[in-house]
Amino acid sequence: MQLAEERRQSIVEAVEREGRVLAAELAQRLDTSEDTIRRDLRDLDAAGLLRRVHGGAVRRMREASFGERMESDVARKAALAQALRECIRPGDTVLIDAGSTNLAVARLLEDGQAATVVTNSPQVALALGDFRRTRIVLLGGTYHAATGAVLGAWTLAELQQLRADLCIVGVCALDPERGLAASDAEEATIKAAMVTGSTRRAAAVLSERLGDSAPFAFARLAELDHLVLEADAPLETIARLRQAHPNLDLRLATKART
Amino acid sequence: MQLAEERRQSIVEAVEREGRVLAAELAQRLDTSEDTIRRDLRDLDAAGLLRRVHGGAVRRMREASFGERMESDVARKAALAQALRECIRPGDTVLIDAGSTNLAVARLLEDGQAATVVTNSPQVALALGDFRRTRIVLLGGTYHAATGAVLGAWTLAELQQLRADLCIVGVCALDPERGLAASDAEEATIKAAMVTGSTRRAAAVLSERLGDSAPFAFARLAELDHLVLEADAPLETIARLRQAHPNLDLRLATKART
DNA sequence: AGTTTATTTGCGTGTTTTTGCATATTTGTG
DNA sequence: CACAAATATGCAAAAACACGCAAATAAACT
Repeated sequence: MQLAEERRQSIVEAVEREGRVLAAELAQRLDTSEDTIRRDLRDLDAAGLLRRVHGGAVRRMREASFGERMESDVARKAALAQALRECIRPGDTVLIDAGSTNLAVARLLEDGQAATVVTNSPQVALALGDFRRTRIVLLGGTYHAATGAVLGAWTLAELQQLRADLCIVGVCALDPERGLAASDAEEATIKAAMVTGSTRRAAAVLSERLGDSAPFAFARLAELDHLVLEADAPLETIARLRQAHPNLDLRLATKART
Repeated sequence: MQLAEERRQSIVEAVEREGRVLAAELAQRLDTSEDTIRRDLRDLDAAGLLRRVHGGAVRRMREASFGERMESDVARKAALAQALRECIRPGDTVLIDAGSTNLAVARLLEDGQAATVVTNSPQVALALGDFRRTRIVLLGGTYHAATGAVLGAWTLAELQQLRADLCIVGVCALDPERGLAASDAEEATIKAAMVTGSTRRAAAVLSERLGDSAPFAFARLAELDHLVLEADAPLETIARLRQAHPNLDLRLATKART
């Protein structure tokens, strides 16, 4: 007998090692039913650890590029990004804000997973550059190198013409009382417009930014539909958020594996 | 035993490797019926991974991606870029079109050399990202990976609000009679708006594009103020241009050293 | 311990996908 | 036009799959 988590790990290893696995074969090798294997495969696919196909699963080709490892906290941000990615529904028009976590989302995205991606980050647009089934729309405005985003009147005007299904907004600080905040006024204006113009709103917050506060608030917590926190987020904070916002889809990012 | 997805992957690989495949041969090689192969080919064609033809499939000539084109002729493009850069006057608002040559201009640009740079190329914006004395404005629109530019209605609308001192436009082909042309209609529309909205206009043309012709013209030669050609451009063409457009500032790029 | 609650698992049932075959239609070629 | 190869279409069988449900297991709590 073995733990469910062990089994899942074995599956991932097998996929990595052999490139492909068959559901029926796995069931026999791990001494369990095919149903269980299928459930595992479904979860692991959603977690981005493999790609499910009819009959089994194959390796997801998309090795982390060299430059990616150089950035800070890639693993943590990738974990958050993975959870954010799961908020996207097929056919969605997704508005992706600038920021390193959101850039990680873009790198995890698959061609066709969203109908359209609108972004104010040139980096995000370039990361999705070779997509053929997803339309990439870049907002115009003044490019701000510090945040890697375009800002300003044009950006705002374009956002006001836009109605996105899902908005993935970057947050500099999350204060349970004041809500989401940014450290720059221009930035906050753009983020506010993003939140206002979207049907669903998602955000991910690194643990160190949880209690933090930033000068320019742009949205209340109640306006948020999906919130992704790290697995090591303070339990007390999680509980408080759950209680105050029962309708909020609060997720914990799966712990980054070494 | 084989996974369906693997089979499809094999087909794509075979097409990429050999340029063309025959349905009957694939059926034998992959040990399945021709019907299945045809169904696969139909799906893969719909997915844009190959082009189906009677008897099998051939490689889809995907327009050389922007990154690939970047790699080629760096030295020659850098020489052109150097000459283009010299057209910029201090305090200018410069409109830089997308394209690998123009990206080279951006890379050569110094902080403060222009007051503002407006571009429809995310790559150009990123190349100038750390500038503090030059304002970087990115145009909005749909991102087109093949050309590395944003295009569309938003882009056009923004360009029409803009008045630049200098426009550095990319040209796909230069025909002495028809003028400057692009190979894509959307692209040509944007380039036309760029030319119209600028006080001075500059362009650089690689020698092999000199006699060439492209379907969508966007400007006449008389509208051009600066034209940069390569040092090895045909003397006859140079003479003809000098005669027909005496006011045109025609420059030859200094020969690239190997 | 005992109890409750939540999660996981296996199984039956119905549905979807895949595949090969038979048949009709289209396409390319002389 | 004729003829063969290639392709499309409908159909049925098998495999893979999803869903609901109840038993089993694990976790949380008193």
